[in-house]
Amino acid sequence: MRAAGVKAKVDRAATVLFAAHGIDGVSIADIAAAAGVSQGALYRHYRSKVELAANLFASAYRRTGAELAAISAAEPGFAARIAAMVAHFCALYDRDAALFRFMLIAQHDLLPRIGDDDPTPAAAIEAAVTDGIAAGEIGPVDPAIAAASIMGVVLQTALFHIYGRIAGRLTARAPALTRAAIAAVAALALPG
Amino acid sequence: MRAAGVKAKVDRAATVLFAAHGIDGVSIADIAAAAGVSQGALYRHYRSKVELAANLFASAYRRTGAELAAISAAEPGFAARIAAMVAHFCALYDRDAALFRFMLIAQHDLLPRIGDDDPTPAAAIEAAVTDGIAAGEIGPVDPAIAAASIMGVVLQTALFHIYGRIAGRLTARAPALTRAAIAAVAALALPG
Amino acid sequence: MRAAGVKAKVDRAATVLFAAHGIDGVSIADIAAAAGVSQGALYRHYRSKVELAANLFASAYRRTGAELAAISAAEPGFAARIAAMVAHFCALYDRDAALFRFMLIAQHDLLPRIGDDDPTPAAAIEAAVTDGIAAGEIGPVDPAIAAASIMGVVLQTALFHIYGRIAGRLTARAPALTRAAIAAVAALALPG
Amino acid sequence: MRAAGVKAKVDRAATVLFAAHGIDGVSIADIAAAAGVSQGALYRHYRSKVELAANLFASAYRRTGAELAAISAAEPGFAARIAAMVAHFCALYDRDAALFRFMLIAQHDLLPRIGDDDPTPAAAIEAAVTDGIAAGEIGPVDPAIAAASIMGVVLQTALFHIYGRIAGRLTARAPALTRAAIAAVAALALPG
DNA sequence: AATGAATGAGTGTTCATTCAT
DNA sequence: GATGAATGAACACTCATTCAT
Repeated sequence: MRAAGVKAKVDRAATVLFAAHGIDGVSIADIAAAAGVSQGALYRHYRSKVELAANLFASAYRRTGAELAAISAAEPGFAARIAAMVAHFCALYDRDAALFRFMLIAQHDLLPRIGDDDPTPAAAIEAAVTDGIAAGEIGPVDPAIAAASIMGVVLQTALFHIYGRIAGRLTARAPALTRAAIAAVAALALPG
Repeated sequence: MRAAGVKAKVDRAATVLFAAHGIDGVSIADIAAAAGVSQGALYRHYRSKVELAANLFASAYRRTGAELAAISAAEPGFAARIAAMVAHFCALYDRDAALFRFMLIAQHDLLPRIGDDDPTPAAAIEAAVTDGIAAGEIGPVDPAIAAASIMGVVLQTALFHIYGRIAGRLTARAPALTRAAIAAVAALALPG
Repeated sequence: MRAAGVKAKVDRAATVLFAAHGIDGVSIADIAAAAGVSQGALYRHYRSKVELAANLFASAYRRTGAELAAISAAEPGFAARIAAMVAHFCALYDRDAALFRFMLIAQHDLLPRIGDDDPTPAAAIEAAVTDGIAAGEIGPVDPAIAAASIMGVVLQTALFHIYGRIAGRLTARAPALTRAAIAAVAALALPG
Repeated sequence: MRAAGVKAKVDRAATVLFAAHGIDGVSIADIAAAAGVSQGALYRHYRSKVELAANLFASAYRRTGAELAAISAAEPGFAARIAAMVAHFCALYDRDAALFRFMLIAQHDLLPRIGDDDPTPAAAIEAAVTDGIAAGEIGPVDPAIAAASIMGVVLQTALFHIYGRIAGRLTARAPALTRAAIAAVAALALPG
């Protein structure tokens, strides 16, 4: 059963190549060669290159969103939730930087294709903020701005790591990033 | 229509189109048509499409970095500097969202081409952090992480605006973002 | 029409077109159309137009050189060798004037790409001259000049045929051209 | 009067460049730059690139043909005429190898444009052969074949010089080449 | 089911020629 | 008269997609 792992091999090869060269910088021939399958075989799993990239992105994005939502729901309060989600982001990056980079790159093209009711990372974080406000743990603040600040602290740090401005495992930075994220939200809630 | 600022029209059209569709999503024909110029004329100013994109990016990136450095130098202390720089980012976005978006998108491809001694936004912010530490205004903190947090708060907010999660002028958010950025840095400096 | 000898059809069409209009006077579209093949299919066999022309030339040139060397080696003495090689040149021209013309035209561009240790027509003729000198069949003479004279007699006659100054099959002229070539070499060897 | 030498400079630059890279390998921009004139100025003297190349070729070709005819007419007999013409070829090559190479290269494209009643080198040589036959200096022979042999001996030697198989001034080879050319014609006239 | 040769529209780029200045 | 920026029709080449085997 040679075809057993075709899709998995294609997905992995495509993710790595997309992360390294961008979606348009990678040809179907490149992916097929890297995956060790024929070009035609690829079309048995995806109808087009765009669909491949979009599926890869949506799958990773939704999975990350769902994981964050689950992790958040398992924690008792706002601070614990942010800590858990920041730690999860860092672990994701450390475990699979290519996938992380792919998500950061591909969002510019593919984020519009994600449905509004899909579980996105931003939605998970926004929900934690909204809950925190309702619980009186943080002051009144625009949940979207708060979510942006939290994500920004983590993702820009990941970007700096990708660009070589920062070294070492991100997980080691998770506590500090958590403090920064929480402090940012608290400051946002102060009267301007 | 001769001698009517071909380069300026090309630069503008390319920036807008690159911001909207990505560099690879825009053809020379698209740019020439949008600029109201022949395709060949474009090659009198840039030797290739890559050079066009790279010049556009490097120019905008360096200019922004230099502006931030100048703005920062004109302010007395850390907090004032961050406030001024955050406000500048917001003003840039409000004035020319396409250019801002182009810079965010293109960095994945083109940042590696920027020389290390060029004035980058990240370097300007890092310098302010370093100065703040030296002046005792903020505790000891990895300047790169601090710069990432500051930029992350602002840039992710801009991204949320681009993606429609946030509305209104960013400039109105500048004070809140400034508070968030400064608080994030302060929190980073706390003992873990 | 798949798998129907694409390479052979491309080679033939390219040779004929190159011979008629020069390499730069023929586009990939011309070749593909004449071969009854898509433009893209051509690139499965050659990586570029230059490689197509160079391969065609090198292949024909080396084959001719090897044939001449073999023919020469099979003959007992200098005169017989020259006769056999001249006859071979004439037969080549009569059999495939386009290929012959292609070689004459393309040498200006492509001869520099032929390796020094490749079997060239000139080398085969020079070798026969060198052997003839060693055997005492002809007087001392610069082998390169002698080879030039021999080739000149034959190739310029072929050119005159191409330009319409001469008609009829060259093979019929082979004995006369052989006499001329041998006499030229003998005269070269006389004291100046 | 800056325009004084424009045409001369263009002609010279074009000849050298055409000889080195072939007609299609040289752009109008190349020629204008090498000649130190503007591209537009070039079109005041020639209506197109093709006309430039054709005029250059026709002019050089006709001049050479006329010179050969005059030189031949000044000599008393067949042998002296061939000697004079061969010496002239060698002198031309030694004096201006670029022009010579240009003629050899360009003939493939441009010879068909030369009128039949123009004074060509081939015609001058053929006339000398015809006269020699009429005068009984050489036996009956196809004048075109004889002319081809004479030209072949000289031109192929020049080609070998261009390709580096022969070194030194061709003029020093003129006596030997003359002997070879005359002997070749004599041998052609022998019964086959 | 899998292959990979073939397709053909599309790309970036060049360049002979024109013409406003 | 001279300039060189602008034009636009080519060109060589790429690549997502199809389909005969």
